[in-house]
Amino acid sequence: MGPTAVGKTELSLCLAEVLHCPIISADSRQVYKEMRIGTAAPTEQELKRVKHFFIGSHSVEENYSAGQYEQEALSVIEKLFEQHDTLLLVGGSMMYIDAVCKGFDEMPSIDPEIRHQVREDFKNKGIEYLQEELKKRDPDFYEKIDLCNHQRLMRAIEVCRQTNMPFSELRKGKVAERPFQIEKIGLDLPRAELYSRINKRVDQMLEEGLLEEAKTLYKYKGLNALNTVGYKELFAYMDGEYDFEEAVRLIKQDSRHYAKRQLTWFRADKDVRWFNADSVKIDEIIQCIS
RNA sequence: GGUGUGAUAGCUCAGUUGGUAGAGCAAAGGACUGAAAAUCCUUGUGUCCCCGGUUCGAUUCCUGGUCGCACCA
Repeated sequence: MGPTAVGKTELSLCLAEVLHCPIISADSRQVYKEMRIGTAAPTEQELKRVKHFFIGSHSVEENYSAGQYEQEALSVIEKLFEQHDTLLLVGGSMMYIDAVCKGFDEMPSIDPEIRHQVREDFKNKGIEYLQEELKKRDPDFYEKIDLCNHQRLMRAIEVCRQTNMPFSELRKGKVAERPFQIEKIGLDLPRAELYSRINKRVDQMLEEGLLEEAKTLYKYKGLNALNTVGYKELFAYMDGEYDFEEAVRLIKQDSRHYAKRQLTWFRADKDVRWFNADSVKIDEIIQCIS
């Protein structure tokens, strides 16, 4: 794991070749087959070097989620362990990594009608309405949650409405037992270096045709999959909200912010062993996992 | 060269009727259980351009300088 643009892909390919094992991607945007350039997905050539899972495996038109990923990834992993002693899980999507390593508590799937209604209530009645409802349905969670975060508020409420139970009763925070051992390897770089790599990679994406890719995906811009750094800024540019230069500046800035959030999340995980992405040797990592 | 005008946080600027200053953005830190590349929270000491002067006290007023901008030659 590691922040965006730190160099996970290249290192993971080398590792996989040495270990003779496939790679399971833990990337919430590289799963979409329509988004290749803006997500810095492994290229055709790279995919030939090592067998990958969850790269371009789904369409942006599906309503994919971390919960679904947990189920699918676990079943892929189980199959692969029949033939391999070691597998590599590689990615930067914090919750996808935790989905595999820690799992989610058992939650019912939400009736689309209920989900839709919660969002309508937020839109029409405002965040205060949701806050009041949560206070009644789940006073414990109401105390804990950041009440300004409408997304998490809506999630809690949709679960409450679906089950007629407090959300916090289902959300136990229990770490799942997995039938395999996990070693966590983190890659990092000094901040200035990381940011300059991010900036350079954005320029590179644009050279590779990110704008053209975004144009072909414009019709999907309302979908969650396209609410993504690198695309949302270009959609706004196409809508005339600002000029191209500004869009590029924002893509770089939003990517930096994203990297920062990733690091905040990863740092909190005390099981991660950290390495400098520039100077780490394959052997050092092999040692960690053997 | 002359006249006018400006110089305050990394950037753009506000402000102090004289008691050493605050917004936006940037940046930093944090939260996170099925949208997570999402969503949300917290954080503002800086030679107030420089040298003098007036004053108990100057970033604020005054003289001079430096640099920027505009206009005139």
